[in-house]
Amino acid sequence: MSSSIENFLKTIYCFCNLEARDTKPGSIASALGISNAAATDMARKLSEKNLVVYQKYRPLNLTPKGERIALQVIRKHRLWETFLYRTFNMSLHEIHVEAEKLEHATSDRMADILWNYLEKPNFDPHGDPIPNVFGFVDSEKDSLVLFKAEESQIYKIVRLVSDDEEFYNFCQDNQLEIGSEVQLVKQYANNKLTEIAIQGRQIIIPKEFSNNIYVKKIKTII
Amino acid sequence: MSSSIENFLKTIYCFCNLEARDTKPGSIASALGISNAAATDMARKLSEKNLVVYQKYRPLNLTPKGERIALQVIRKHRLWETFLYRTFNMSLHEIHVEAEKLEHATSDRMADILWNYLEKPNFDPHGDPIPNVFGFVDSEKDSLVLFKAEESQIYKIVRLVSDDEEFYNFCQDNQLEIGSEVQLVKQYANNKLTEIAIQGRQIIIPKEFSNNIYVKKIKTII
DNA sequence: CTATTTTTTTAAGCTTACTTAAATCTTAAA
DNA sequence: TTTAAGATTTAAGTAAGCTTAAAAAAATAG
Ligand SMILES: [Mn+2]
Ligand SMILES: [Mn+2]
Ligand SMILES: [Mn+2]
Ligand SMILES: [Mn+2]
Repeated sequence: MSSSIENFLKTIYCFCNLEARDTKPGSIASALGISNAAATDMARKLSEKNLVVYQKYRPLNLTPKGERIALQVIRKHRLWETFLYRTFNMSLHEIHVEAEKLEHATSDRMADILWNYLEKPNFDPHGDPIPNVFGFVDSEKDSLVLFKAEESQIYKIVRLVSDDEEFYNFCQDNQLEIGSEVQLVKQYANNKLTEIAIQGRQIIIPKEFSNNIYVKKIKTII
Repeated sequence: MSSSIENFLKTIYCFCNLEARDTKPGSIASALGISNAAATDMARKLSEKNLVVYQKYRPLNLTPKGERIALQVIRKHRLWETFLYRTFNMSLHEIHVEAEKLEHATSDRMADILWNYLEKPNFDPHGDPIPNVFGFVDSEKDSLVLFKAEESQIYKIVRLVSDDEEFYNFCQDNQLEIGSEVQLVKQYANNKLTEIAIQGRQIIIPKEFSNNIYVKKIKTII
C-alpha cells in the first residue's frame, strides 16, 4: 500500500468520525494538498480495489477492507506519537509531524513492539484513541468540541486535535492541556468566540481553535 | 529526495567502500532488485542532478554532493539500528530490515534527537561506523574480511555486514559477535573455506559468510 | 423556478520509476 | 585477432500520482 493510498484512506476515516467535515473528494483533496481531480481519480481507483465506496457526486466512504487499512495506519501513527512523546519529550506538534512520516515506514511487527513497550496504551498524547491490532477503537464520539459546549458548565479537556503548530503553541501558552478543567463562561455565537475560565484567568478562543479542543462535562452548574 | 534515489546513492557509497564489489549499473541494479536498464537510466538522471559521476560503460561514482546525501541516509539507517537494538532488543537482522524503511522517513531533526539520546554513538550494533552530522565517518578500511585473514593469527571480530537473515542466525549459533576473539586455523583457499577456532570449538566458514565478517588482528603468533 | 456560483468530473498531459526487448559495446576466450 | 558471450545502453511502453483546463452537475441565491 503506497503512502498516497494510506493517507487517502486515513483522511476519509478521520473525516467520517469528525462531524462538521464532509468526505467529498474536494475536502479530502484540500486536506491532502492535492487537486480535486486527483482526489476524484484516487476515489475511482480505490473503489475498483474495493477500499472505498464511490458514487459520483456523493461523499466518500470506506469499505470494511478500506477501514481496516486506515485503522492500522492510524494505529501506527498514534503509537509513534506516544512513543516519541514519552521517550524524547517532543512537543505535541512535533510528534505529529514525525509520525506523519513514520506511519508509512512501520511494519506490523514494529507496531506490535511499540505497543508492548508502551504497555498497551489506549490513547496518544493528543487524547486520540489508539486502535488495537484488530482495528477495534474506542468510540471517538463521546466528547464534544469546546465550540459547542454549554455556558456555565465545567468541562475537562480530553483531546487536542490539529496539525497546526500555532494551535499547539496557543494551548501551551494558556495551560490548555489534556486533563485541564475549564469553565465555560460565554458563547459569543454570532462571532464564533468561546470565553472560558482556566486557572483563574479568562480567555476568549476563536472558532479555529475551539473546534479543535474536545471536552467532557464534569460538573453541571445550575 | 525520493527513497529510490536515496537507496541508489547509498548503494553506490557502500559498494565503493566494500572492495570486491564494483559499482557498474548492473551491480547496483541487482543489489536493489531492479533491471540494469533502470539503473543505467537512474545513473544518467542523477548525473544531470550532479549527484553521480556517470560515463557510459564505466563504474558509477558519487559527486561530493551525492556522497553527502548518501552519508546522511546511512547516518539515519545506523542511528535507527542502534536505537532499535538498545531499546527493544531486536536482532541484528531485524534492526536492519526496519531501519531500511525508517531511514527514508526520518527528518534531520529526528536524526539529531536519536543521536543525542544514544549519546553520540560512533558505531552501530553491526560495527558499522555512524557518519556524523557533517558527513564525517571513520574510515571503513582499517579492518579486513575473515576470508582474507592470515593463518595462525588471532583476530577480534569488529563488524558483521549483511542483509541476510541466515547469516546472522549462523553468527548467533556460533558465538560470532562483535568483540569475539577467533584464531584463524586454516584457509582452504581453493574451496573458499576458512577454518577458525572460537571458544575452543573449530568451525569451517564458507566464503558467503566469511566475506561478511570483518576482523582486526590482535596477536601475531610466529 | 431560474440563474449564478461552486464543486465535481472528465480529459489531456506530465514526471518518476520502473519494465522488456533490441541494439551496442566490452571483455575474455579461441 | 577474431569471435562469441556477457554487460550496458537505448528504445518503447506501463502504472502511479500528480497537474491544469474544460465540461457537467449540484448547490445556492434571487
Ligand atoms: Mn497526529
Ligand atoms: Mn494524535
Ligand atoms: Mn543495516
Ligand atoms: Mn548496520
